[in-house]
Amino acid sequence: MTLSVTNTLTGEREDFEARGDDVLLYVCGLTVSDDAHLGHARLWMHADIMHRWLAYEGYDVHHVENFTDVNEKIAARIGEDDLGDDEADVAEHFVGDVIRDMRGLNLMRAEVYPRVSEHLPEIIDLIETLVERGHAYESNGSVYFDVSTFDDYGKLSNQQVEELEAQGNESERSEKRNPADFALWKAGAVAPETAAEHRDPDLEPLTEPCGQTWESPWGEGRPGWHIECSAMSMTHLDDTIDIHVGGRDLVFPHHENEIAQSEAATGEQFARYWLHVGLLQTEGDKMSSSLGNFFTVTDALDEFGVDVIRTFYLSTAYGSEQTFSEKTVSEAEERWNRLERAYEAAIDACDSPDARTKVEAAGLRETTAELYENVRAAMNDDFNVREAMAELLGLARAVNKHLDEADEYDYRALREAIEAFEAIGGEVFGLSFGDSGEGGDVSVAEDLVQLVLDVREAEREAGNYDRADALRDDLAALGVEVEDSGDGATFRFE
RNA sequence: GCCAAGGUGGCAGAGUCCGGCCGAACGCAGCGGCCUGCAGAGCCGCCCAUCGCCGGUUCAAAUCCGGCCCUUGGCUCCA
Repeated sequence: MTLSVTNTLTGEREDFEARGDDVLLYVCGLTVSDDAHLGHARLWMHADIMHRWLAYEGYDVHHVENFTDVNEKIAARIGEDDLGDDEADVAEHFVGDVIRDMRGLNLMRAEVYPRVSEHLPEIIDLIETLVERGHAYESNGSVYFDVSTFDDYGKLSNQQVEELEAQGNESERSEKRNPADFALWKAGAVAPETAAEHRDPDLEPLTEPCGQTWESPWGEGRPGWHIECSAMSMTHLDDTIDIHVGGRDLVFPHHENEIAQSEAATGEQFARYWLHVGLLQTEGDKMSSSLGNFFTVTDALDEFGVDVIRTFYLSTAYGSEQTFSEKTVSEAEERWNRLERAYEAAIDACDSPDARTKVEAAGLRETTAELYENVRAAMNDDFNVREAMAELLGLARAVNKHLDEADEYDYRALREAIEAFEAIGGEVFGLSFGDSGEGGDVSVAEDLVQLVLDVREAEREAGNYDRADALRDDLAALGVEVEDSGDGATFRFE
C-alpha cells in the first residue's frame, strides 16, 4: 500500500515515490514578528502528522523547518515594550515563544530550525550564482530575479507572467526590468517609512533606517524574502527535496519564486511534492495577524489543552479549510474525551485482580485487528486524518460496548485495544495515551478524593442522597468528575 | 480582471483521484430506550441530506463532462 498525495505542482493525486529510506521534508516556517496563532499551528500540526506517519511507515524523515528572523515587520517592532533594541533581539524573543508553543503542542522536533540571519553566506552565494548564470541582475544595490529567463515561471500556481501585477512596492518597480521580477537582495536597511507600515501607531515612529544589514558584493543590504527558503533547504537537505509543505496562501508568490530561483541556480528540480495546507477560517475569513482575528497558541493551550487542540486539527484533512469556532472546538473536546474515557476504562478494567482471559470478545478483537489496516489505508490516502480518527473512535465504541455488555472481560482483547490506542493515538497522532504525566502530589490528591467518596458512599447507603449529591457537586467544582456505577464510584480529574 | 481551492444533513466534516459496497462515514447537537436513587458516562435505536444550480454521458453520478451562481485564498506582509 503506497502513500498518495495531492501535489500542487501537477494539481493531481500522485503516488509518493520515495528515493530510498530517507525522506527530505521542508516546512515553510514562521516569520517571527508576533506570537504564533492557531492558523500557524495548523500547518505545524499537519506537517507533524506527515512526519509521524512517514516515520511510522519506516522512513527516516529529515525534517527542516525555518524561522524567518529577518523581516520588515520584525524591524518595525524594535524598541517596543521589552522586545529589545535590535532586530535580532526582537526575533529571538518570538523564537523562544514559538519553540515553547511547539513543545506545548507535542510536535516532533525538526532536525534543524534554521534562521535566515545564520545563512547569509549561503544566501549570498546563491544570489551570486544566479547573477553569474544570467538569471538575476543588480540594480541600485539591489538584486532582482529576472523571470523572463526562467521558462517554467508560473508552473506551480499556473500564473502567466504577462497577467501578473507587479511584485514589490513603488520604489522597487522602477528598478526592475519586468514588473514580475522579484527581489533577491535589497540595498540598505529598512526605511523608516516602510517600517511605519507595520509599526504600532501608538508607538513613536522610527526615524532612522532600521534592521540588520550585511555586506555583500552589491553593498550593504538585506536578503529578499523568498531566497532564504531556497538557501536553507539546499544547505540542510539537498538541491532536490522530497516534500515541501506550506500554507496555501504562500503558493504565489513565495513558493513559485522559490522554485524559480532554486531551479535556475541548480538546474535540478527543487521539490518533488508540494503539499499545501488549507487555511484556518474564523467567521468566514482566514485567521491572520493582520486581520486581528487570531487566537494565540499559548492562549489556546491554556484554555483547551494539547489533546483537544490536536484532536481539533485531526478532525479535518490538511488540504481543506477548517473552521475555528467555539462549537468546532467543543466538538473536538467531546471527541477527545470519548477516546480518553474509553482508554482509561480499558486500563481500569485490566487492573482487576483476576485479569485473566476467560472469554473472547470477538467484536473487540476484530475491531482492533482491523484498526491498523484501516488507519493505514486512511493515512496513505493523502493523510486522511479524519478517517483515521474515525477508526480510533470506532475502537472506543468497541471497548465501551464490551465493558458495558460483558459479564466477564476479555483481558487480552482489552490489552490489545490499549496497545492500539497508544500506537495509533499516541505515536501517530501525538495524543496523550500512555504518558501518565502526572506528578507526585496527584497520588495524594487521589487518596483524598477517595476519602471523600468513601464518606459519600456511606451517605448514599444511609439514603442521604442530598448530602451525597452535595459532595459530588463540590468535587465537580474542584474539577473532579464523579461517576457512579454498579461497583461503586469512580472519578477522574478534568 | 487573472490564478487557485471549495460549495455535502441543525452544526461540523469524510467520501470526489479509481462511477456501483454512499439508501452518504466519524462526531456534536436533538429524540426515544437500557442502565441509575438522581445525574453523568456508556450501550442500543431514531431523527436530519433535491450531495450549489442547470444540462449531458452512463444500466448506474456526491463522484465523469459542459455551462452558470456563490464562498474563500492569492496576485501587497502572510502558514
